[in-house]
Amino acid sequence: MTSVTSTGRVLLGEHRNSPGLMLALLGHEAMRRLRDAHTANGLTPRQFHVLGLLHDRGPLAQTDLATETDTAASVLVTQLNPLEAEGLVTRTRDPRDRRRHLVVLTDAGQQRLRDAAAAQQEVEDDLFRSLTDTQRSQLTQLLVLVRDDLTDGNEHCGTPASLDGKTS
Amino acid sequence: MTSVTSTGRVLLGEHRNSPGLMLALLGHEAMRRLRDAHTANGLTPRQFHVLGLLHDRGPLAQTDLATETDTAASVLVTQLNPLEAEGLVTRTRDPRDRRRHLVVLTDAGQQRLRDAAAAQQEVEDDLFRSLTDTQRSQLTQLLVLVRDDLTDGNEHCGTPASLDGKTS
DNA sequence: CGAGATCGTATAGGTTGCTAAACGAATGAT
DNA sequence: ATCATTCGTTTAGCAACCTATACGATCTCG
Repeated sequence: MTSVTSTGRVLLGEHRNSPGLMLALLGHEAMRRLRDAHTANGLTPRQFHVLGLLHDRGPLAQTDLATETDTAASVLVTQLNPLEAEGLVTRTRDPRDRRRHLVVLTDAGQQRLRDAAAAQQEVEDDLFRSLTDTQRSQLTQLLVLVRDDLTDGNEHCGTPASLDGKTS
Repeated sequence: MTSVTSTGRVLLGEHRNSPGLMLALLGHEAMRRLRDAHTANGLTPRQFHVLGLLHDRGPLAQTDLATETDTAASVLVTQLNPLEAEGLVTRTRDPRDRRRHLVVLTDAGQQRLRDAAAAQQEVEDDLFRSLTDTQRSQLTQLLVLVRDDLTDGNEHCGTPASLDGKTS
């Protein structure tokens, strides 16, 4: 089971070098630091995610937002309410389907997003300070690959294999 | 600010491609999946981490374990108690310093660790199914770099820059 | 010995994030 | 018109994780 990389510099197979566990643990640390940075701007990491999505993709219905962020609709509402209360987004009924709420990023929201992005940048620079620019780009691209596969894959089909154990 | 990779396939600078946020979000997802897999073996991801550490490093005092896993001593106790109750680890007083508890991985603990590692392997194979073997090794090494820097750096000195905003 | 620090422990409380269930409003099909 | 479905919303409750604090036992140093 234990293998050695072609460079021979890092021993894989040691339990502590499991990529899945490292991803989970480092992600937890990243989430903590991002929260610290974002709370200064009155946001949670999830809310920042939502604002960024609206910026990148334009106005979206809440169902679409829920799908993109992989959160339950009832949870999304609780994230959106403070954003609307602060005037960072607006909810307007879609005239073509009046059940839908079109969520739109306001100018204030764009500004807040810029501020939060700057704070987030500092966190990232600190998190990844041990990486060269090339390595950081590599990491980013690898994470993009994994994320895109998960978001696409999870919506098109179910779990492809395993997973029997459920506690409750 | 927005840059394009040499391959031209992935746009950086889009908010949704921020490596810090992706790390946090993907890490959250990874933690969820690992928990699902490990609860089938009666472990939490943190407990798996502890068992793996004991396997890789041999017997450790709880202070050392707390340092390595970056958890408060009082939290570590609550993770260790069930492990000892199940006979996966033993706590013995260190004769050279009777304040210390030497935590030792038992044979049963090694077996449990093997089982859990197999389950974890399945989760990782699914998580990283979109990556080639080379890419997966790359990702692993990059994560190792980041983790080693954070664990070393956080114990040697404080936060090197930024970080003023504290809520409380 | 006595003061102070360290190690392990117990507990109380808070935060984050999630699930589940129920509901009103609007749509669409028959 | 009626029924099923979808969208957004509300609320209650749960699980994981962390912090802070206090305590007993033990070591170290003067």
